[in-house]
Amino acid sequence: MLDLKRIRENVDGVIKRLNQRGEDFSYLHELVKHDEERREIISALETLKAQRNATSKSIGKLKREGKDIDEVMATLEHDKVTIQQLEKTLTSLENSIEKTLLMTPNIPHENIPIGKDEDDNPLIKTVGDIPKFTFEVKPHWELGPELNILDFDRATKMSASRFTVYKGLGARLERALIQFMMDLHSDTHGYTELILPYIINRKSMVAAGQFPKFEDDAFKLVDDRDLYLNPTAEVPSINMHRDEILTADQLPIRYVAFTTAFRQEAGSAGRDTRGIIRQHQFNKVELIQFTTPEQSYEALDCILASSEQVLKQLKLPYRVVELCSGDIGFAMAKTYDIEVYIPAYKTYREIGSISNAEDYQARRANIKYRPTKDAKPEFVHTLNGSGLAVGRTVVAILENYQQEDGSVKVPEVLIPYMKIDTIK
RNA sequence: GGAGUAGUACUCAAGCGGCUGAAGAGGUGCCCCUGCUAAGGGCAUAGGUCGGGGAACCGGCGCGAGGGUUCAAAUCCCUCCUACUCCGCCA
Repeated sequence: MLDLKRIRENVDGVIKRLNQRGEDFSYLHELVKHDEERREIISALETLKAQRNATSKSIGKLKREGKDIDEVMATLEHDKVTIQQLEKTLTSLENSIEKTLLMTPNIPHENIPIGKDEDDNPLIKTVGDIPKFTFEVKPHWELGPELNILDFDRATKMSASRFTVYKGLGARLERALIQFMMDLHSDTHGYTELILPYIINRKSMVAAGQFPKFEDDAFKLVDDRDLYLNPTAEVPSINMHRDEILTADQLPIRYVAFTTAFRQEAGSAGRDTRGIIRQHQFNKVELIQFTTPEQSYEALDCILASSEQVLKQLKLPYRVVELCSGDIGFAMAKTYDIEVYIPAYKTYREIGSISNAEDYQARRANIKYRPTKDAKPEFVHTLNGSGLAVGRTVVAILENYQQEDGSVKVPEVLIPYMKIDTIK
């Protein structure tokens, strides 16, 4: 959520920056008008309430003294109606302001590249060499069933499309990757492990910025408690500290969480229909940080480096792009995507996303910290990054490590977890 | 799933329509006495948020959350959430 004061003080500046996202945010002028009205009403209302409070108090005294109160009662009766009317107007103004703010995305960081869509995302770096195959490569959706480690048909039978059964060494590979990533981030990079609920309430979804705008992409439980399947560990993790005031020495807080993520993929019908690139259910290891505003961009680089470390150790070729203003996520001010090379596509595909939300989520989630012992609380900055998407890592390994005979070599760092060196 | 009980400030806890913007205790902070590994005394301690103001300050809201009754609610009514106890079931 954006700071209403910031919008009020510089609407045109805010709109100009938001418009870099490629939409029109001039509706914020109306928001400012509503805000002005709102403050006028508050002033009037508070004067009336102060009066009423004082008078009501005096009634208590008069009554105890046995004096007549009819006259005072009459004026109060009149004020009561006025107060009720003003309150009604105020509530509807506040609701409309709130609604607008919740639907307005974060302001892109001032230094991010301006662009329309993913084609305008500048390349930051490329790491590792694209493997040269002396035979025709197979896509993972062929390798998987042939090795008897992925089963698409049976998954559809027991569930629906976009679900997959991992079997034998496939299941082992998934589990090994999770273990490897969690160990790396907790032991080497200093993150605290979390195991989180997979069923999330609406408030948490709103706080993280998923709702109300992206409700269609969540799986809603048929339940009168308004609960949803976890779409990414970012959501429960950010909500760890919702409505809390942290102390400066608690920061930065670093969490690593493995969760299974569930997504409707509502806008993606027909895309990536083969294989496990785009599933309704997938595993992901996520890195989360809560920092002071001063430290957040340093933390962003730090998370990026930690995520890259996963691919470096797996010896998978990847590149890093920075998202341009038109491609950046709703709640984020700046984002890097890590893309891994996928031989079947002969291109790089997103395997992780590392973002700084600055104080956008912190405002929605009301997460503050006290810079010094007696200072006023300020909003923290929140960051999140994949470390990494496990299913897509499986794809990258199967395809990049495939051999001519259809077997797949196990990356060296996974051998201790897999306890074998070849999937065949 | 059935039957209860409870949610008040950092913590414990009193209050059950106006004198409570919240007694009391603990904790914490400052000060005094004393002087040696103890303790005694005094004072302070609602944070947060919103509105007004250059500021000191003033005001609104706040007793789990949201509604309602009333001139006035922590206190009465309704809905919800959470925790605990007992029974049943269960990994």
